[in-house]
Amino acid sequence: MMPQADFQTMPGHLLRRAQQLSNALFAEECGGFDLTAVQYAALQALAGHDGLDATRLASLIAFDRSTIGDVLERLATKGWISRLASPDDRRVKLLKLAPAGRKILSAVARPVAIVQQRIVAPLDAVEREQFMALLGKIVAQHTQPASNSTS
Amino acid sequence: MMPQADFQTMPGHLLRRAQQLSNALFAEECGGFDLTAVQYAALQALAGHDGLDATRLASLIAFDRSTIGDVLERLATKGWISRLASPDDRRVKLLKLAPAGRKILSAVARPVAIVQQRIVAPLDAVEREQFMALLGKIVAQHTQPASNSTS
DNA sequence: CGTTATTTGACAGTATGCTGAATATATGTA
DNA sequence: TACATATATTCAGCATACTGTCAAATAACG
Repeated sequence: MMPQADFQTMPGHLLRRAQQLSNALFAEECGGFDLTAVQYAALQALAGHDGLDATRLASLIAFDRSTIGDVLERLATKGWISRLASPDDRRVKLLKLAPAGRKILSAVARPVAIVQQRIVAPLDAVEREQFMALLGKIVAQHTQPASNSTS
Repeated sequence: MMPQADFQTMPGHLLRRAQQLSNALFAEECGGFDLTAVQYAALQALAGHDGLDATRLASLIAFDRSTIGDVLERLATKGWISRLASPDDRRVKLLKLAPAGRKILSAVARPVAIVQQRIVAPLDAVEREQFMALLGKIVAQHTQPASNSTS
């Protein structure tokens, strides 16, 4: 008896819920800028690495390569980035943050910070520290599967 | 200097990555069953609440009301659930887990459990306990915003 | 130099996830 | 009963996500 498959307490379900909440908070705080969390990540990454190509940008922020194309398309349509063919390698298109994109980034800096605070607001300072460390550890370990001998 | 907007350590980004990893692990362990994590959640919920309607199912597993329709459509196509018009209220369609759906659920029980283990595998027993408690607290608090006076 | 392998971006197909509108049905009230 | 309101489902539209495929360009190799 008793369905031990209580998915309400499963890591997978809770992570999906947490991400859902995170996106909702982002939309609530930054929705007025016509900007999604994904688009913000792309812009922010470009701000620090101007002249990146799509493939490298994707791996930098852990985006699917097929997905990044559509995201960049929308960013380009809004005039926030520019895509110029590279003179060295005619396959790649170098991405650059446009002035409008830079403006948006600074405009949403505070709202984005608020979102991050609100996500972990249910936790006190100590818990927050713990949670971020553990979450970071999970992501890091799965990203760099250095010692995967047993599996 | 130093771009404090290091989104690699932001809760939002890490949660997105964690969910991404969770889904990838689910696909790796259960992909052979032609079943997604979302579809599993729906089936599992129906297993415990046979005769539920779509709206209540959605709120039970925190799905968007519009999204659940497509999911149920695919589950019905695969013959895993049945949708019968309610005699009491002709607007609602009562959902029932079909025998094939029940079979799938038991077939993926072990793979799903493995996925849950693998997600938090980078943590030791103590950390795992902490992490799940904190994650659960975040989700619970945001779900039931009882005392939101300060924000 | 030429064949092969790899890389890059584009595209098709499928599956969430959300907003908002449309439709049908119920319910409560005047 | 007539009307306003509330609810259940569906649908259109947009934005991720991922798999697989393709063509063009480049790199690697013999």
